Amino acid sequence: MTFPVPQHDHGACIRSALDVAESECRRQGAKLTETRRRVLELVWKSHQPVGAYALLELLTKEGWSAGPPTVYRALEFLVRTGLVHRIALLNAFVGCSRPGQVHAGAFLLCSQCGAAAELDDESISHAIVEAAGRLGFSVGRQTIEVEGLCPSCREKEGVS
Amino acid sequence: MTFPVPQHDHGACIRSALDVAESECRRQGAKLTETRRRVLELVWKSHQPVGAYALLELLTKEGWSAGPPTVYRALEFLVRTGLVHRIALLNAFVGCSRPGQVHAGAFLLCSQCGAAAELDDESISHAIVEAAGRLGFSVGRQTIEVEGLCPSCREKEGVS
DNA sequence: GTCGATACGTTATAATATAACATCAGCTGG
DNA sequence: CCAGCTGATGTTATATTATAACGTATCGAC
Repeated sequence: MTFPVPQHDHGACIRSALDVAESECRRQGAKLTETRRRVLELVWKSHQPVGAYALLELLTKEGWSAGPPTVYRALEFLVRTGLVHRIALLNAFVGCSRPGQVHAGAFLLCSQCGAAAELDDESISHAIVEAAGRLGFSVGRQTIEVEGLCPSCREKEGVS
Repeated sequence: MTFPVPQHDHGACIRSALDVAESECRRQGAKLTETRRRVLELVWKSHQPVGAYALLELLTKEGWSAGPPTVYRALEFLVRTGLVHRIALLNAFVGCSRPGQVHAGAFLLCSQCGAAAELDDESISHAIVEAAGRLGFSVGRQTIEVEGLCPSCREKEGVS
């Protein structure tokens, strides 16, 4: 995944994410219920990390009768099945760009515009496992979140 | 920094951290006030990531009259001066093992016992800057947090 | 001495997350 | 069919983490 191009077909992008989610859940024997599906769609819709309470508000506006637990449970499911990542730095959630494949989601977060991109790079993860191994530490889940400036904001800021 | 050895001299360890903090603040022209110093000491005392409210409770027990803002302000100062790192995954704070040197604190967090170790490895950071650069992203602050099992917990769990 | 800057105390509240329990839908074995 | 189990959701309450806003104090520069 790279940074979203402004003129990309957002609708298709969401639909594709939902299709992938559908088949990924089938593969895992997990149930993608209406609530979960709706939350996933809203996560993708924003195309940026979204907070749980922002999602809650969106659901409420649609007439959904939901409290925080409903949203958090849906998010927990989506994270567990690998369809969504949680960004610890932002207390927010973002759609996973390649569910199904094992990977250690690494994220670039633009401090200017809030855009997020999921890195697809084995070398980072390898470096971590290596360094950890040297201390006798066995690696589980990795959280890699990098703040900085995305290409388009860098341009606007002037070359620095 | 490696994982703390059980029999290490904790007192000396804290004192040394405070000495380093003292000189580092002098170097930066920052004021290490009594509150800040006390918070830093408590952070080191636990030798594990500690939450802001846990620190607050410790301060209160000592007769300190402090509210959350006092603690958060002290922590913000300590993070800003590079004496303490914030662990986003845990909403907690831990003493920096090498203040003064520019580095991208990477942390190993044992999910079993809660121990934390700060990695000292350039290659991870390099891999990140490389991969980000390929997308035209300019890297600022890096958050690298790895959950897993520390050596001693691995032993207890049995070899896996 | 007073002005400005910085730190701290205090009260209130925002933002994020979970506990606990009731209900319901769907499935499974009899 | 239906009793009993499981997992998902609704609902209420509350825990946990973090900050806003404003007043007071301290200290150095001038």
